[in-house]
Amino acid sequence: MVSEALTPERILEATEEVLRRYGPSKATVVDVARALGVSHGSVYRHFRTKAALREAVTQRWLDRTSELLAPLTTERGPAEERLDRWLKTLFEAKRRKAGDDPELFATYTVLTGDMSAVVDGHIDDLVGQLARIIEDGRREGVFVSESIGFPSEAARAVFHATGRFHDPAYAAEWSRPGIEDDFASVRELVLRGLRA
Amino acid sequence: MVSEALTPERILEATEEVLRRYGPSKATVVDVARALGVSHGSVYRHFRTKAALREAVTQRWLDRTSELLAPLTTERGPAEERLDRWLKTLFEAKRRKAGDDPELFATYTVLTGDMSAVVDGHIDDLVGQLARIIEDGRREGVFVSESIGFPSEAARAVFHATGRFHDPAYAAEWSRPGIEDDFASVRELVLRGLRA
DNA sequence: CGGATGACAGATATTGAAATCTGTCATCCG
DNA sequence: CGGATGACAGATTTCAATATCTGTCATCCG
Repeated sequence: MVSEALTPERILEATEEVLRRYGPSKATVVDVARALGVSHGSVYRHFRTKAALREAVTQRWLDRTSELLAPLTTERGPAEERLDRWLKTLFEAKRRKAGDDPELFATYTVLTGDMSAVVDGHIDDLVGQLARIIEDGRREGVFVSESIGFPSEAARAVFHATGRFHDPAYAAEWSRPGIEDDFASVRELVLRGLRA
Repeated sequence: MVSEALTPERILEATEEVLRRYGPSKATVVDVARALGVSHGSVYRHFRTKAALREAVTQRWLDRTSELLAPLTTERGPAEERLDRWLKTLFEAKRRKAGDDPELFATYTVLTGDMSAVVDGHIDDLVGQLARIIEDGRREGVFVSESIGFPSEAARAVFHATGRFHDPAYAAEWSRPGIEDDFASVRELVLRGLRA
């Protein structure tokens, strides 16, 4: 055979490339097939619909962020510091994605807008990571244990309170001057709120 | 004369009505003039451009919220309680607007998207109100005075941390179950963060 | 036989000609 | 004379015809 076997992974790679080039409204399944040198029928063998293909490629994109952050939840060290670093790393990763490849970032922002289920799952992942760090902090005694419910509730609160610094809806603000100070203030406020 | 004199206020009233009916993309200056029974040239006597008309009507809409909240900043009583009430009142007002007249709310959400200057001014208004309450709290000794800078910085942090519960970008989430609990968690986190 | 193909029907998007809108201004009216 | 009008030019939007795309499936090929 002249090329590698047609796998879901290769299709997703090509899909991302086509999305980057044409954007979410003009990228078609035919384009993806053309990029791979196959007929569009072959793509439909691996993904039932165009929507399923888009979901898979979006999932993959979101998972890359989860995987980047996962190590920070199992590290040793003071929970407070790890939480702060987790938040900074998330913001830095998002901002880099938005800044380095604005077309692709805008594309995925549009795609996620049509996929609340995928996004909710991703948020659950991230909130779960936060909850683990907060739980460590409670065990260490540095984070409060009454007053704010389960770690998962506190984690949701932290995630929502810092939304401005990771939610794509705010991407335009991430390059404004003063955003670093704003982020530092919110982190300070949130960490103070968690402290015992 | 068969009708009242043509004033900016009457034009803004008609503009809002036309926006409600036709939405931001289809509402035209001609429609506004028609609603008032005048020629569109007369509208241009009071507003230099369509953009200026839209800015004015949006400003008016945002100001209604500022005016609703202003009384809470001058009331007497514990600052902590007033801050909590201010946040709840803001959320309740936004949610009511979004729920009672979704068309108009969606319309204004689109309009504000093209008017960062007007929006920034509105945010400055609201942050200023928050700063006044926080300053009262510091004077009372219930809010922390070091560690988070000026009241205006703390106020910005509080405003951003609660964005999910007043930013129109999140309007779709305001009717989800559990939003009340999420809001209560974030308020608790933020208030704990401010406490001395 | 398992996987790839491309013709096809119905749904969606593109295009360019016609209609409407924005903003100006000479003219009109009370 | 101050304010309202509507004709007008250029910009923008609409609409319907045309082209492309999605998803299926009978057929083909190694």
